[in-house]
Amino acid sequence: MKETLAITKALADENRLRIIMMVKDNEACVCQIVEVLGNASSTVSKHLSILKYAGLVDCYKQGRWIYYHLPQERSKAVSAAIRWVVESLEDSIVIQKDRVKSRCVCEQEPEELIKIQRDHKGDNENEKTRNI
Amino acid sequence: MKETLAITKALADENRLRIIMMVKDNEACVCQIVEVLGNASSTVSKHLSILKYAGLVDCYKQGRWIYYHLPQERSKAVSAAIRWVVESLEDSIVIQKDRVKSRCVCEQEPEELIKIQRDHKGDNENEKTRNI
DNA sequence: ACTATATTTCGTCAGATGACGAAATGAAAA
DNA sequence: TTTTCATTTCGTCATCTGACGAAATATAGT
Repeated sequence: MKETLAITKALADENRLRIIMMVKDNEACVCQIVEVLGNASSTVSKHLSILKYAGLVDCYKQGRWIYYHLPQERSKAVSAAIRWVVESLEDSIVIQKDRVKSRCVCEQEPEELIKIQRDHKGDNENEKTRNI
Repeated sequence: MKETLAITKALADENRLRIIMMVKDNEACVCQIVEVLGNASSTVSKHLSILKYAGLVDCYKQGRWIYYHLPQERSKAVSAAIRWVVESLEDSIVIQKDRVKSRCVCEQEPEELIKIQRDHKGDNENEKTRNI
């Protein structure tokens, strides 16, 4: 029950579902996820820790960046949960938009992205769809 | 996304998972569910409405009682979610205990059960495993 | 129609959750 | 070794959630 609940609670948030869909094909570092979701990095970090606790993502460090991806080793419950999420959200509008943005964001090396994020500090806070 | 989130939010609570596991093989009326979970009937009613909103249960009225069961018609997302929950919790201790209690509770007609619940009013509130 | 009663709705409260910015951490670069 | 900086942790706040009992609703049997 404990594992099952950890998984369902981790999945019960739109931002976390978006993260799963974002890293399912290509790993992404935190700053890339921050850019796509449009939340503060502290917020994204917390979401990632919840997903990781549930076993739904894993990460490794490379240089200054931490890359998140779906775990190689997955319990039966986790595999099935991930499969369910992916099938359920494949055609979601939100996810499609994220994919567009994600392609754009992940083309750039984190190094470049971070520079751009710095430049945008002070932009209108409500501007979620800023061009990069 | 809306449907997916409704489902994951509905599943992100232990009592609601227990309800799904309880009604998956045999329908149950509210008072039977109340007896097994040990919550107030208003609380259980709220849980049932959340499950119903997500399409995870359905109900019909018979006599004075409302019976809840898994829905006949299920969206792809709902079918897969229910399958996932059942597989994940089949061997859970909590669920096994519920099954024992459930067999005991559901042997009785709701009419009898309600009488017994009345008799137990005023029992120790913390006594969750009372004999019936 | 009236009464009894199974379930839901309402109002309220305590605790959980998600958001942010500031400060801490710790690994790489200088 | 010191500095830089990507990420996490901490502290705070507003909102959401789950719990309960009381009141409302609706149905069955008299």
